[in-house]
Amino acid sequence: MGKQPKTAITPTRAEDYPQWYQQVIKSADLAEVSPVRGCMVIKPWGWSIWENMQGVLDRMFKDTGHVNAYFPLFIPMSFLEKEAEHVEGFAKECAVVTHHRLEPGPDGGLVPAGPLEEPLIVRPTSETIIGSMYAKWVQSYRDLPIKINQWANVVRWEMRTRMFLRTAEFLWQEGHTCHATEEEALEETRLMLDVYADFAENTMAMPVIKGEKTADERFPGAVSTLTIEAMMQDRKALQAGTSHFLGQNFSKAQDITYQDQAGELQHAWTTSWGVSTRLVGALIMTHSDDDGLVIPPKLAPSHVVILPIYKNDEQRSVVLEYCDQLQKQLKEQTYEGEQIRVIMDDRDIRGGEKKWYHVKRGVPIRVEVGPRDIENGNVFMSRRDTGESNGVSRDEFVTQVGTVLTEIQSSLFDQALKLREDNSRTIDTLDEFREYFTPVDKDAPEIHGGFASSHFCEDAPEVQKVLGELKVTTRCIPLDQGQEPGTCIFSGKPSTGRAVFGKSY
RNA sequence: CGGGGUGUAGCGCAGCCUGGCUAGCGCGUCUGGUUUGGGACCAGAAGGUCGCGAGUUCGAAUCUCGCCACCCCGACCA
Repeated sequence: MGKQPKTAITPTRAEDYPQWYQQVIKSADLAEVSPVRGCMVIKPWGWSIWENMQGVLDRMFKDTGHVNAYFPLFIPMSFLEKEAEHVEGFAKECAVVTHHRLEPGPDGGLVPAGPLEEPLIVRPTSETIIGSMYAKWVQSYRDLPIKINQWANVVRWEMRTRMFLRTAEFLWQEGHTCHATEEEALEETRLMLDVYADFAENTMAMPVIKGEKTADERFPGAVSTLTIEAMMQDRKALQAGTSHFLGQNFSKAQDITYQDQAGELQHAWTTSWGVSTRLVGALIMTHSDDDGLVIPPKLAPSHVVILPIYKNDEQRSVVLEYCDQLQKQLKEQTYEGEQIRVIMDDRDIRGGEKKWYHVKRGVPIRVEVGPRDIENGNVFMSRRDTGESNGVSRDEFVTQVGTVLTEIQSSLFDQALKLREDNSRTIDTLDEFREYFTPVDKDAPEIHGGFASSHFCEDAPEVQKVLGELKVTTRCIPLDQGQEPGTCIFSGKPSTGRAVFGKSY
């Protein structure tokens, strides 16, 4: 055996964060680039994480009174044109379908034929097509509210793509609701933000800041956009979910009207909210380490992997039998009200290789079982998050496995929260702000301060200038912290509150 | 779309500047053997349109031009 690398992933996070990210995805077999530019293939292990996310979110949506439905992939181009800001926001990145047939071309290939009368766009989001249906469905105040969610793919022709974080096609859910009053729609917007924050923190073990976007970061066509912002391990911010209060902008553009109790015709109030497969990227960048992926137990496709260890056929049958029993016992245990997910890896490959395979894929708990363990009634357990491993009695392990998973889940959250807290600062002078966001090392520009909480005023031109220079953006105006008046650090003008600033994805 | 980089075996890379015989290396794979609480060791083997297309040349992985893809930085965004 040659010299061992210290870490399973090269380069390490400190050496080259973007490369590390790519390597984690590859090593954990989450996804691959596809033959189609900007699009990715999500492989079974990665898909399974997304599936688990969907499962939890879907339950949460239903618990808050939403139902699922499905609307078309294609949207008539004219629909997009109805809401002015919406057009401006999305027109640049739309894929357009102009033909409905292919015919043999002169060079033996195929050429598009049968031009469409009206081009179709591939949905970049579905406000317009869903709104057009809502306009038909809504007549009376008795028809409201409508609270529909759809799980779908969308296409945004991005210039620059990154696995999971930004791909031309991505998967998401989009909730679209329609209400009789402004208050109710605002409440919905806020409620769904809470659902997202709850999901991020309690399921993904990823702490987030809930806040409102400034005007320039707002969803095209929205009156206000609420967001959850998370800090990745390179201290950059990632927008992890958004909830939009659309006011009457879309209902006016699309004529979604109802008769109120007085018989008056009113425009409805709408919201929309979504999270995407980007969350898988967020998960990777929040928890993974230099040995590969780390998955919080609540989302892990497998909670426990059993690795049988044996030397010969005689031991093999004994060990496999024992592991089989162990697996059955473990499956009788529960975690978060569900059966523990256990896999046994009895592939005929060497133990070390097998171990690292599962380390890189982020299985929360590994159990190695060999003849000696069996003799002593033990198992050898390792935790993926801390790397600690020790022999414990089989019975103890079986009864404690749920508890250990709970510990891992909360320890991952604590660790992520600590990273954010250690890299967040309240800043009250422009000099300190500049210093904070100027990279220590020009060749590793990702090493910078983190989050800054500072007073600012939205309309001052100085703000954009400084932010542009430093490549910093306003992440959000936090909702949960009390806002006190102060002085804008950029312009010196009076400010009504602080915003969180950071470099972002 | 602008700047930079990369593209050579499944993966990671060397070779390119200063063109030259059958294009190498590490890991992995296959076969045989030795091992066995651990990403093993020895021997042998398989595996390559050197991203694609033109050009220069007696000869191109190597030089020139064009194109494509990916990565990083920017503009834009979930």
